[in-house]
Amino acid sequence: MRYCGWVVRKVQVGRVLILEVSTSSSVRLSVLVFKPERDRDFYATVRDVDVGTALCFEGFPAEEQKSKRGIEYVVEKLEIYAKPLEPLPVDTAGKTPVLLDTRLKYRWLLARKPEERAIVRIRSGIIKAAREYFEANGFTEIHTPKIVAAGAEGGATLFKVQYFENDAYLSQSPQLYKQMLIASFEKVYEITPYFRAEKFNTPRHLNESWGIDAEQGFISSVEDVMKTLEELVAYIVNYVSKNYREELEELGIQPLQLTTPFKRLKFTEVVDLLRSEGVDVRENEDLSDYAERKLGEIMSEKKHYLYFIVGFPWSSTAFYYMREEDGIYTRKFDLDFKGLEIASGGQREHRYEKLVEALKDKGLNPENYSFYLEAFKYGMPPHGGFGLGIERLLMKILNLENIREAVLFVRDRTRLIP
RNA sequence: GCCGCCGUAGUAUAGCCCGGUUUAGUAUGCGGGCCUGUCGAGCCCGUGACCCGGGUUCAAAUCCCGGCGGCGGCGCCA
Repeated sequence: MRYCGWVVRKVQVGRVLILEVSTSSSVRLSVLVFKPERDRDFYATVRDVDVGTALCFEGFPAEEQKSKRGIEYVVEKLEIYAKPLEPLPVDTAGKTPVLLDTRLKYRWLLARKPEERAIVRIRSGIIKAAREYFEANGFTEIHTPKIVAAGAEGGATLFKVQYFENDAYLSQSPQLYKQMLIASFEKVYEITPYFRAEKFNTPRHLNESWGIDAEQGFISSVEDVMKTLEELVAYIVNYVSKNYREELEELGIQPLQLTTPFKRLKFTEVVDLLRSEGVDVRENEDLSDYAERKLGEIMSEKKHYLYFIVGFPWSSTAFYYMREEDGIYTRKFDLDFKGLEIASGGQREHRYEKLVEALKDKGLNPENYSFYLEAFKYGMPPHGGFGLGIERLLMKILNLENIREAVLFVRDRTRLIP
């Protein structure tokens, strides 16, 4: 077996040389042990190898596994591919601390460390699990445009781009497009970037983030959509727990086993609950971050780590959510994970006239949405869907303190490089 | 948009409040030496830093102003 990777640590004790190599085949380090009498052929070469060297080796696991840091190999063949020109700017052996800022600058290099590598691999696992779930459940993967015309959704502010002679924007959500496709597909999903031009600087916001979006038609109620979302999230989390044990262990995370259904809370119940705890909540607005976190604490005490909040007031939602008969509440829901909103969705308004009315009610001009509205003229079934934030989900699964840790190359208020 | 805190070697930090006692300390890295497999190895020697500009002062890493950069809180947002 041939393994390739980078030397993250080199130790010499007496005449024994030890190289710890980070390979992409595992988050566990490979420990290469060289003794002068046994490894005459490579000994001189290895003595010359610096931390950071890219190499491949062939060998077999040693009988005596003395190392506590990885799997020991007896090397039979060694190929050196590249040596570092300078000492590495950050410690890939995990001994010297590194600040988040520096960590983000050198993420591509630090990913040689087991912990950083583990985060990247688990993120990859989330995507893999999501695809598996959707493909097994009759969803078709779609791709909608990321360069869009104005007025996609209201809400978050958009990044402007010059599109030849027209102004255009980076898509903040595939919302309108995935809905339009319910005119021809029963179930669709998309794994996509979201671009949001909000000037936030918080541990839970990014200006470029990724989402898992789904939309399904022919539903009988918003429950159908919530069921898809909870099954998806449970599938992802359980998949990661099962298939990424080493990675989770490396990060010191206890694998989580989720069962469905998740707890459902009505928005009005949440308001009452929080008020009884002395939290100031407005009944016609979305919950504040503080209120969300507080609710997370209350729910965690009852062992409900994931829970839905259903029935947000119309005054706090986007125009496309279906309103209840009372006109006050909607079929919009959020899915929170330990006090953080990781997904939101709901049943949409599929009736053309009602949708036009809703746009007007929100002070939007239906003419600007004619491309979207037209999709509701020719047999649009009742439908709903959701958007699930990948970084937020990853953050919560891994107990990351800052959402920036969940992305390799961060785009936030001030970071455009690397 | 409003507000707060921070900015010292490659990395991470002490010193800053109370200016001079600092050739700016420590750890780690890096270079060299020692050590019969270390595992945050150890021991010895060496290396290297006060974000930028202006001001106050006999004297500024330390105080003041501005800029740039980082982190966070509120708002907004997923």
